[in-house]
Amino acid sequence: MSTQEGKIEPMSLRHAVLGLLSAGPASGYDLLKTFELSLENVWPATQSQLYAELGRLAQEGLVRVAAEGPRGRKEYEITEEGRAELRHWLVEVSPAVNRRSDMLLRVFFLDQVGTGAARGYLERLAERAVHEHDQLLGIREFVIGQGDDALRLYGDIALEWGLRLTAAQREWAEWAAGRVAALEQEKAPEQEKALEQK
Amino acid sequence: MSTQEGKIEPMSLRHAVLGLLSAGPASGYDLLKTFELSLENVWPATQSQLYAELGRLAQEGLVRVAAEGPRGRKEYEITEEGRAELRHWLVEVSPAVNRRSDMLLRVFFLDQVGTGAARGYLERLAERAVHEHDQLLGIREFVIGQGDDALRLYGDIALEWGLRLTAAQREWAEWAAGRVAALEQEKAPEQEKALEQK
DNA sequence: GTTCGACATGTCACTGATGGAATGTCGAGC
DNA sequence: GCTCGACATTCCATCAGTGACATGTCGAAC
Repeated sequence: MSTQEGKIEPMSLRHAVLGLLSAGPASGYDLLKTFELSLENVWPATQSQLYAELGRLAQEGLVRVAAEGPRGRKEYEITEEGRAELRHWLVEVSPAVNRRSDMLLRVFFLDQVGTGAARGYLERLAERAVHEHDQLLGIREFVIGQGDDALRLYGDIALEWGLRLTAAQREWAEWAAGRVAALEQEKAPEQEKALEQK
Repeated sequence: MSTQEGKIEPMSLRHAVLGLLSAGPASGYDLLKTFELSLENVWPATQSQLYAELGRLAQEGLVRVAAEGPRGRKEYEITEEGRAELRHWLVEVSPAVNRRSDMLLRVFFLDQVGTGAARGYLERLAERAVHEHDQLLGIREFVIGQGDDALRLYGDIALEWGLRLTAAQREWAEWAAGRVAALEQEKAPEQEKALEQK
């Protein structure tokens, strides 16, 4: 009777691995390539993390070594328990919100550097958002029409989030830069007065 | 001659601390309260982290113990070196992008749980976004007109980002749920066919 | 005068993530 | 037949972050 365990749960790397394996067996190396290619912008993982996690998952019975190939290759396969855990995580565990934001932390302290530098910071954020947006558009062109109905749909949905996020970031940063510029104007007369005083 | 060091740099906790201290001296306990209150949604920090970081900053000369009070209270003050480091970080170090997203990772694997559960997931995301948006509106009401020109401006800008982000999230999640619903409809006839077959 | 809650700091064990080193095998092309 | 790049795994040091525990002091209210 262990219905009320500690319940900490997050640890999404394992769910990323289970998710990838749910599409078919793969080796650690294969998975690493997938992480580098398609999960790079959602859940990056390093090789050391990945192999360690596969070991743990195997020990807990969520995945199994289905075959061994050349060069010590171990092909992992998701088990029924693994699939169950994946589904459980998807539908029952509420996603962790991503609170930390380096970008926003800086905004809080921008009054330390004066309006000019502050505006510069925000303008660079806007530029970066435009750049990222363009890259995502490029990816969309590239992957258009790949996969079956469901896979294409969810890929589209994820990409659309990126597009909307970068668009919102650009608009916000430009708006914010404008607000700072307004403050700059407002303060300009004061500076002139300070000069006259001298 | 150490002009070309390793340059890893991020480690924003220390810059958060420097930023807070740039507004005036404070103890670890004071800073902890500030982290819990105003930086909670941008850069959360625990007590253990905070005291450790203050110790390190003091050792490196970026902050200094300005006074000691009752109960072993140590009041920290930012030094000129600390201010320089803060400004350097603000204007010269490009902000780290926040790649990991639990929310989005799940989207990639939603095809594992069928359209009903997938739609449910997206609808809950939309609801959550609405809830967070409302909370931010509440905060805006509460802090309205606090602080001087510059402080109010940057606080406003940060809050506006939260509002725009949650609004975008809601719209996206609702749009996505709609797309999934469309796929559901499309598949319904197939299911009927499958039933007839039997 | 005692008690209790807020003030205040310090330390520890653990986990997830990063980056790099070490080691080795296979197969295609020269 | 050799060589080199891709394949493939394992191990390790380090760091940021989390949560819990330990310890103690001050001041207000009873």
